[in-house]
Amino acid sequence: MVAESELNTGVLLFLPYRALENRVFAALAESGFDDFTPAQARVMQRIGPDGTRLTELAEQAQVTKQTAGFLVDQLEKAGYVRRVPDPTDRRARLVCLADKARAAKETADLVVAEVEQEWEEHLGKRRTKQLREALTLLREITDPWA
Amino acid sequence: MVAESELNTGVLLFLPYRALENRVFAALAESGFDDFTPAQARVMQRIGPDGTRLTELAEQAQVTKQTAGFLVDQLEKAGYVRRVPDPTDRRARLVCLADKARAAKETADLVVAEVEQEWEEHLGKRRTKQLREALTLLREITDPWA
DNA sequence: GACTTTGGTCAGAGTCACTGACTAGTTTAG
DNA sequence: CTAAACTAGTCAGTGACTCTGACCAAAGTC
Repeated sequence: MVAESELNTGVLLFLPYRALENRVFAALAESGFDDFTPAQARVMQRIGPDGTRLTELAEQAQVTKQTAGFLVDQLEKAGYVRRVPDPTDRRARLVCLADKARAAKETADLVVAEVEQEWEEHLGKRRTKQLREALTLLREITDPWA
Repeated sequence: MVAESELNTGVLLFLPYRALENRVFAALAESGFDDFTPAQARVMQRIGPDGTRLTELAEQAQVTKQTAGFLVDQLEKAGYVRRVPDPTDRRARLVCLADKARAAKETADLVVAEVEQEWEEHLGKRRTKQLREALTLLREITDPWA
């Protein structure tokens, strides 16, 4: 009914993003990682290798400190993260990934690679490269934490 | 800390999408359309010019009928949509856009065009074309309603 | 040492989304 | 043509997500 090219770029970006996310969650659930939610995952993704402060997670995930705290609480209960004192600031604590989270991340990374492979097969090598190039460039003006 | 190119394509897709969405919502709110939520907007977006059935909206927005019904209720109360009987099926009703929604859509479209213009300025004409081309192609394997 | 900023929590409320169970028209098989 | 199967939509209940506002404690500033 609507011509393909009429869709705005936002929708065009969102469609494959959601497809990828759905695939990853399905695979994770199949591997037994079914005890966390998308919202929790979005926070977990942002945790750096040396741990990250709650406030920083909140900013990057674009939620309030309270929300981030709530999600981290649940992740902690489920055994995906630990909170350790920040040696440089006694007010703060660092949220760190636990082994369980690293295992889940491995599974997720595998699926992402798989889907990216499928996309490349569909688009061809040249267009895939162009796509990533354009998106990376776009990040400069759309990602506050670039 | 992390090299740009290390980011997976999913994140790369999501970043500009969210940037665009944020811009649109900010502009809408500024124009007085601050009485609906992102979830409601996602449903409203899917309503066709001649109205669309609730069940169809639910499928396309990837939520249950109940959720879609809830969101449409709120949109109806806020005056964005009307429900009219479906002449071809007495069980069904068509959810139609009201004038208020059309006005909001106009504002939104303007902002989308503006942002797309900015993106094109940053990327250049060639890369923009390549981006849209790749995304449109990708839609074939990622959009169930393509 | 008082003042401001920053990291984080607690309490309460509203929104979003789901499952399950149900009513009421529509379509289909015998 | 009637019973069974399907489809459109609603109601009730629950859990998940997110927000605002108030607050405490440690750092940093003057």
